[in-house]
Amino acid sequence: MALPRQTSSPVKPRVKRPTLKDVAGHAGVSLSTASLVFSGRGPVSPATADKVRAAAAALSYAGPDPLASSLRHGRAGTVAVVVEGRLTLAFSDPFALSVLDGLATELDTIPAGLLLLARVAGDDERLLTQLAAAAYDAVAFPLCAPKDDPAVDFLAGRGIPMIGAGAPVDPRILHVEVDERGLSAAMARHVTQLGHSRIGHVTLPMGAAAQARILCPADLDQANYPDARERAYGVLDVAPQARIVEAPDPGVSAGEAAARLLLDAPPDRRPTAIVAQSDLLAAGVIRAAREVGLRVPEDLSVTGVDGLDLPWLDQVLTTVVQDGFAKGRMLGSMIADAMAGRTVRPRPFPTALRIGTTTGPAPAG
Amino acid sequence: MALPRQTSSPVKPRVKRPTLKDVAGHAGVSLSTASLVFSGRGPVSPATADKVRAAAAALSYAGPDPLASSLRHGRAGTVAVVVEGRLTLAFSDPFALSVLDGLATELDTIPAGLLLLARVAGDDERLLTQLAAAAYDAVAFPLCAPKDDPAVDFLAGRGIPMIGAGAPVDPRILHVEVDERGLSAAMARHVTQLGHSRIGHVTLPMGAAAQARILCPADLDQANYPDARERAYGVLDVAPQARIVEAPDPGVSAGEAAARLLLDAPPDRRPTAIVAQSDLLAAGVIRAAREVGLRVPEDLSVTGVDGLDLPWLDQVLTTVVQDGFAKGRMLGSMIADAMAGRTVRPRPFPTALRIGTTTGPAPAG
DNA sequence: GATACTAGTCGAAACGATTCGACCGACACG
DNA sequence: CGTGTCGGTCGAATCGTTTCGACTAGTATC
Repeated sequence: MALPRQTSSPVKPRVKRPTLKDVAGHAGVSLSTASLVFSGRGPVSPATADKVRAAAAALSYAGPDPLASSLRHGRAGTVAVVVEGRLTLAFSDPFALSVLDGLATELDTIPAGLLLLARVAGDDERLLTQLAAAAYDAVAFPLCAPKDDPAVDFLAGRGIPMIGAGAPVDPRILHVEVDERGLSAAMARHVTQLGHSRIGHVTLPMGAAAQARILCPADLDQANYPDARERAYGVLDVAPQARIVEAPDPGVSAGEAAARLLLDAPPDRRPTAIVAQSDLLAAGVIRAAREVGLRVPEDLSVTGVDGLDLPWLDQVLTTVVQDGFAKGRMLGSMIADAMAGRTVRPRPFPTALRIGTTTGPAPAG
Repeated sequence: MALPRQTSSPVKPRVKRPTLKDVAGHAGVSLSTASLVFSGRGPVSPATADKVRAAAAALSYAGPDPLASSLRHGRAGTVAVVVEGRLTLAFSDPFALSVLDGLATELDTIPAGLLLLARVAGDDERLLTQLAAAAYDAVAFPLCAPKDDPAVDFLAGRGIPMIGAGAPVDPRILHVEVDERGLSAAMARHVTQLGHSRIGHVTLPMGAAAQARILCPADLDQANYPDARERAYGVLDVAPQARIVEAPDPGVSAGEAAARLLLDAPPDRRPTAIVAQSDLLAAGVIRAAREVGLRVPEDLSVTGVDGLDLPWLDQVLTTVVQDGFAKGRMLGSMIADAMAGRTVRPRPFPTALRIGTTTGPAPAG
């Protein structure tokens, strides 16, 4: 006799754990009373409470099943955090890490767990599957909210609140608002005021480019990541002639490779100032400059964004300082508000210019 | 008339979303058939399937509720990952990040989400609360399994499989086994063979020390983190006279501070070789050496562990190379096995010695 | 001593899905 | 024409909690 149907999988059913019902039975009380003991909600006499706790201990019952509990409550107790690309890359930037840290800190007080999801450019399907399979009460896009992502439609359909940081991109995502365009323009203005006119700009990744590449202004419209786009626009606002290069990832070497595209030019066409979209990229720019024998800031001025503490850099970057930890906390508290059903409105996030030792007057000539 | 009881919280009940039942009703089929359409499990005629999908679209039903689905299936679809300390610190080490990345990659294939939990030394309660509240099918201790943690008892009671990396610490945690003691001994042997006899050792944090401090061998017994302890033992196996200093965190500056405790000594008592427990710490040691005017490796040999790519270091570290990504993947596949009910046995993880430019013969005299 | 109230307990109805077994008609076969 | 098989559908039970309303006894109030 053949098997009626291939049984779905050879999964050994996890050994049966005791349930609240077992505990209640063992303690001689009703299921509901036992529940009250664990949730600590209703009035229970000390005597029964002890009985129930004793029964739990006897059966080694470790507390209510979070899944069942969540189903009943209608909240998962978890917040999904979507990061861009491979984890290694996404968090190689200490700034990203500090935002995540702030977010985690704030979520701790709700309390809510932190579900990490990666969004790899070009593979929308994967994120969507993960979003459909997992349980969470809200979603954070802590680094950069994506443009035209089907995930956003999906989440909106589910009624899940979404909180992002940076340049607003979709009305359904609430934002910790940073004036990306403005801060970038401020950096560009700083170097033009120092007399620079040949200006280069190194952007964060805008899509899924595998290597550094030169962009023309028209390319910016198709950028997937609004923050990178806005910062580029900011530079163009002040220096329309700026040459733009996109880094393939947020790492130092990517910045170096991108900078080389700008610096591999005859001296009279080479930029005398490079505005980078992050401190890590700026560090790469400085490395590239040294390799081709340029001094910073005498021959080349370099600026970043973030205000990282980079002890291995023997200079102080001119940069736009933003407190990543505070940004993460702000994200977290907006999520808390959304989860509590309070109305949340976008909040501005402050940044400050810091003049360091990597910018100086444009070289004569 | 007074309120009977303070209502628990002013939570506006999330707007009612359609359920599978609504969809079934709208499509004129039974609940079970509708379920079959979404799970794709049973035989359903194309016509009915279309009807159901149309109804779903009409009601903007975004698929089965993951919580309910998980409850029924008995699996959360999530793996908890416990990291040590603040996220910023835990992942400031690229090695930790690559392990996490490998783990995430492997979990993707199960598929399972990744629930990030922080374990701050000294606050067991917090982790325990989080573990009790969240739903997950397994727990990974990717960096270092803790010693005597109540969380381990709790999880064992729940019957949750636990997978760790590094030195085994509790029989209930399955391990990706690394011969921590052996690799550390190998490094110590390397420098002794080069003629060094005054050897210093910089360890990763063993507890919740706020700053770098000198340890005596007896202190090691109380170490919270077995990996750090085993590595220290490994050094002592070869060089019992080694002076040991504990870094307060895994960062470069911590290594620097720790090294200073060793190097602030008269030249004839100063170590001529420092074995550090990680590359990041070793980088700190090198920084400290430069500050006090010592050349590496002429005056001081330095070794690390991990085999990181540190482009900002202008030397090649002598170190023990381990592939963090592969380690993470191994963790992930063991977790997959455990979740599938297959028996999992500990697996050894290979490491390899790499001789770089930071070690050399002991200085004469 | 009747009435109102409270603390403590319990039964039953959700929460939103999955899945097993039963059922029904259509079709093939001897 | 009866029997067996199978594709397609459905009802009902189940997963493990939480919580609402009802019920009982005991105490306080007049």
